[in-house]
Amino acid sequence: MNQTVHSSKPAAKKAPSQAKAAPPPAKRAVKRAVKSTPKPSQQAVVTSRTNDPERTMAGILQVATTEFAHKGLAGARIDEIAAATQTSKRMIYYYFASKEGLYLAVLEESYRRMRSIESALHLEDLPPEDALRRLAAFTFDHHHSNPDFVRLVMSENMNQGQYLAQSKQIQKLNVPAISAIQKLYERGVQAGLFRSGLDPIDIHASISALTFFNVSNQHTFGLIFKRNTQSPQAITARRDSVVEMVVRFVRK
Amino acid sequence: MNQTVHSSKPAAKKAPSQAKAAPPPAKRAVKRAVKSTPKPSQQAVVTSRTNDPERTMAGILQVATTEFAHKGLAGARIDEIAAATQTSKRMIYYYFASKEGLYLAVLEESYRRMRSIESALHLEDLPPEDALRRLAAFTFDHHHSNPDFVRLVMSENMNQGQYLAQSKQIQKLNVPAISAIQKLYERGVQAGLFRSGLDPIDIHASISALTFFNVSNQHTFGLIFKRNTQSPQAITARRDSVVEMVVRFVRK
DNA sequence: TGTCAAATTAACCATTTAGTACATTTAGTC
DNA sequence: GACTAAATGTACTAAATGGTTAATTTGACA
Repeated sequence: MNQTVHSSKPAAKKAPSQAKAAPPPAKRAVKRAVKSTPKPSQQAVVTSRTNDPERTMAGILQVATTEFAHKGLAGARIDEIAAATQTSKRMIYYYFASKEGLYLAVLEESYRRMRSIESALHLEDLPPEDALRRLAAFTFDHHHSNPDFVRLVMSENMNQGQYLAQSKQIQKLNVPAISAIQKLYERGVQAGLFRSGLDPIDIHASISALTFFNVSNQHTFGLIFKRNTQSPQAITARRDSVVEMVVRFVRK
Repeated sequence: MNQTVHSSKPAAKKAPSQAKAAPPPAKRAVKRAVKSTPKPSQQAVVTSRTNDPERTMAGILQVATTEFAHKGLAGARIDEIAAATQTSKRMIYYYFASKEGLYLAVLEESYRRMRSIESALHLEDLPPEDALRRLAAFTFDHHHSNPDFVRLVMSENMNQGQYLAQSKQIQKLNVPAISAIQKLYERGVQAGLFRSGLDPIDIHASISALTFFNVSNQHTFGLIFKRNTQSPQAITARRDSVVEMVVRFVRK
């Protein structure tokens, strides 16, 4: 918000993304491990520091993900993130330049991870309706077992998407679920099982809404209706209901 | 967070609720209006203050609702709320004791308002399916035209419902939509139009999910799919889709 | 019309918080 | 083994922020 000029700022920022994708990450870390083990005898002054950018950044990102997911951008505290890290606050600013920079990096990393998990789903071999059921159930479980991701998305919507809007990276990621829906839907229509004229993105919106809400609004919903929405039974029942709803929507 | 003891704290807190519900509210305000008009001539020193607790509280609540809805509890600033009000920061603490107290009051007021709007819907005279369509469409429009309420609920879920949990008041409010669904659903089953064995609250969850998401996740969804999800056409199409989905779910 | 509690104002404060200055160490390279 | 850029730690700072102190005014009522 203030106009302070960042003077000693390195070309970080893009580093986290590259670092986590390619093979190099473990390189120096391994080297260090090999190097530090040979001298277990002279541990008198163990003040020796070990440079390990990859690990430092990864560690910060991991802690920050939890913090931002739980408290949102405004509620998160850089000091608390730093304290939970094995490094110092200085490093956060060294690699991510600002609180917002860290938040964006967390957002990007989280979206990327989710997308890569989604893409592991193979529905080509299943009959259309089975494929749709599986996709819906998978998405449901996906959201249910990744509440931090759900909370980050909620948080970003509270921010009116202003940080996601800055990331061309995330926006360029394709959404595996969409092409999956499109393919199985077309197969279903061809087979005379699904009604025609539906929009894959609209179907995706419904699946997302039904599965996302179950996690995102669990607290208020549970309080208003005095229900434990997260018990194994409740979850199973809700998933079945969601899957049924989606199938009935496309079925002829 | 700190242990400071509130010494000069009046019995406010419950005042807002009572004040806005019953007839008395306008009493003093009117009196004041009558009293101030008769002397329009001697407006030399217009430093005269006017006591109007109702108006002061209502004004604070209104401004605070917008602020909390836009920035969440952590992101909201008491100073900004005070600045946007016609009164001072001191008054916020006088009536609501703390930032959290104000937040809770906003939450309560918002829920109460929403519930009262919901209860105005009369579906008894419509055939079951028409009633269901109307309920779903109404809920959709309801969320769409009250984004601040949606955002407050999002915010409270980010807080894991810890403030809603403190309000026995809100939790005791009945949810008009539930009994409405229950009645029309039973009628539909009786008429042989709806399949039996469904849970009204589950149906409500689905309607809420589909309509809430459309507002709550509009920003991230729009960015990921490069779609304007809020254009009149998009909204109409989405509403139709949601209504159709709900109806197909209960229909035999 | 004097009294007093309720309502309101303005200035002030302690703490938290994002961010930085500066010194130091590590490790790859010539 | 000297050189240097990258990486890291410590201590500090300015501004923002929730909350308070103390004094003043209003208006209902005896």
